[in-house]
Amino acid sequence: MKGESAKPAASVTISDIARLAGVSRSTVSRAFSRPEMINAATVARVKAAADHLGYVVNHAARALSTGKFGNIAVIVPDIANPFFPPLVRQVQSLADLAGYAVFLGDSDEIADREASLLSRLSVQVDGFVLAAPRLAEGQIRELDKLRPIVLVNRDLDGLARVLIDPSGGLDEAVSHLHSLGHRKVVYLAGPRHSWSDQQRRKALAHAAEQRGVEMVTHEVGRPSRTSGRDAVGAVLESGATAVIAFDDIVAQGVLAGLAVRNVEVPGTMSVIGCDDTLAAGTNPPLTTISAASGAAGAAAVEPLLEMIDTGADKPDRIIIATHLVVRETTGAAAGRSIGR
Amino acid sequence: MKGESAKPAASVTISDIARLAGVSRSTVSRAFSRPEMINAATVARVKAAADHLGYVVNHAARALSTGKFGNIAVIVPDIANPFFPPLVRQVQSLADLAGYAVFLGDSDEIADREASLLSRLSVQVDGFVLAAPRLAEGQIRELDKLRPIVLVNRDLDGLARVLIDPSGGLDEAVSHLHSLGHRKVVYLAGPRHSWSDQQRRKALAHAAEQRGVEMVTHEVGRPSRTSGRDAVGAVLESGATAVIAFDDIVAQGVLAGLAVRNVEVPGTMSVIGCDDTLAAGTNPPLTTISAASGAAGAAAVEPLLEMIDTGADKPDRIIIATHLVVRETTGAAAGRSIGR
DNA sequence: TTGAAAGCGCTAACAT
DNA sequence: ATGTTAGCGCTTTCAA
Repeated sequence: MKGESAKPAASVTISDIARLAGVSRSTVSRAFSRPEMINAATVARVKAAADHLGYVVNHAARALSTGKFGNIAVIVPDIANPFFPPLVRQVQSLADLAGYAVFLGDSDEIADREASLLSRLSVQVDGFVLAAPRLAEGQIRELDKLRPIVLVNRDLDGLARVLIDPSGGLDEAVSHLHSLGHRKVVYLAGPRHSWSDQQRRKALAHAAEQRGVEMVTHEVGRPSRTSGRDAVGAVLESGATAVIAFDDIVAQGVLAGLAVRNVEVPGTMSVIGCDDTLAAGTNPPLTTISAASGAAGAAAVEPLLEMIDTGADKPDRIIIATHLVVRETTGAAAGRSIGR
Repeated sequence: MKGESAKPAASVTISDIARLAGVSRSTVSRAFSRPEMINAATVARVKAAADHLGYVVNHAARALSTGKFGNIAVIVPDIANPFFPPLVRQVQSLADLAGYAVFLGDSDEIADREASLLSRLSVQVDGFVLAAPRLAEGQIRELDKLRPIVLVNRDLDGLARVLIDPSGGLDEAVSHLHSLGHRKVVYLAGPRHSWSDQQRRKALAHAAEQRGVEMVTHEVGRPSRTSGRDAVGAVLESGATAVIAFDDIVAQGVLAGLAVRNVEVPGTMSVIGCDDTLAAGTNPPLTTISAASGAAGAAAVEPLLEMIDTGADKPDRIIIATHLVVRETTGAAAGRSIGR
């Protein structure tokens, strides 16, 4: 099968089409943007001429007169963090469907780089998806005056934002553990300043109280496999029979640390991660809380395009629910018999 | 510390600066693009006015008169494939340094989507990085006439391309295995049409012959954890004592399958992956061939920007070497004693 | 060294 | 329903 598909066209302009079709440039322009204003036959002729020539609209030029660029940007702190690619992928995919192209900005976790990306991009995009922005609140609000933005996992009053709510999944996790006989579990907490971590602490505290399990939290600092592994000592000493980690990477570290010490999972210790970024790629396959970062991306792009296209109001908060994904790192509490 | 940093500016134009600085628009324009043509004092005054106002050049407008957009695009088949994020990250980072913004296109592995992304973007970028393009050769060559492009892991004569050469790493792998006493190893091959797989088969055949080890290859089809796990039966039956997998994901599947059957790694079976996409995130940590996808990204951007900025000639082929990263899945061949 | 004017490709009043 | 004109923000001859 050869290429019926769109061929990367040379610089064909509206004028070229106009000449070929024997109409004025405005007619050509309208044939694309508001065909219903134009005689159907003319439209047909124009379109024919256009794809005969291999015309591709020059968005940059169009932007100059309309102020609309047909581009959006998605900014992430670190595209190499497995949480973000699914998000970016969804954003790009949906944007593409709607005819938008997408800029990617990677701030490398540093606020100033984020700021400069934003300012550089603000002149060629119609809107932003800001995923877990590191920027100061003031600067974000500043940008918001300029262009529609939707935040992901950052909760700023009055701005459009999609928030992944861990409480559903975490509650299921605690309840799951409880039903397996666990009565003391440790939470390996992430960075205090992180919105996600705060949410998780809160949700966990609440769930633990509800279910009657004792929850002790231990901070690992910057989440990483290493910090997870290093926390194993503390976990073991705590006397807990299960651990819930800030994210899957940390959980993976815990798994590794446990393996080294020959403590069996889930035989002796149960472990649960967060974010479901590793799929079944751990050994044993990790029970985790779905993060749905892809869903968050989709949920962000949709209202963004609405705001851009129709000037729709910002939605308030869009909440993405989570749930527990049970795989193989959770089992009956060690040293207990559970009735069946 | 408050925000000295670039603030996302409103739509300040050159005219605004001209007015404030009491000069003409052309002077302002020149003060940026060719300061040496202009009185130093004037330049200073203009720049002062500019960042007082928070000016940000409008690349779209500039593009209209210069034909240069200040943007590049990087196209990948699947951003969620862990091979690509480091590549994209490097591209974005280096481009940013050079003042370029970057579009991301995800073709979802389908050639036609790739084509439409390319045509959509060709009107607002100065060049392309095409990572592992799925597109037909003809269409790529077509695009190449239009805009500078550099290919990654696709070997088209006469085009700029950076190729990751697996032979170094693979040779080390075979030699490593040989020295551990292995004499028969199976290669779990990926898709036949994949350039990478072809390279790997060739390199492996050569290395095996050199070192005197018997190499049998078994195709797993679409590389995935599942296909890796499913291949374990064949591996075990082959009588080989080691396996080299097409990529880390497949290797991870093998590890999982082996664990299920209680065959010890590396005690009974050694396994080696390719690409180093999982870091130490397997259990046990996987011995693998470095992929350096980040390096490939960097190696691609640099000549691309050269070609764009200075009209430099396309470099021929840029080869990225690989090497073996020994972790914990390789050990002495089962059932043999090796002299020390 | 600086300014005036034209034009990049497109759209949007304003005619007709 | 279609054409004319002006102008988006910038760079770039061409003059001064």
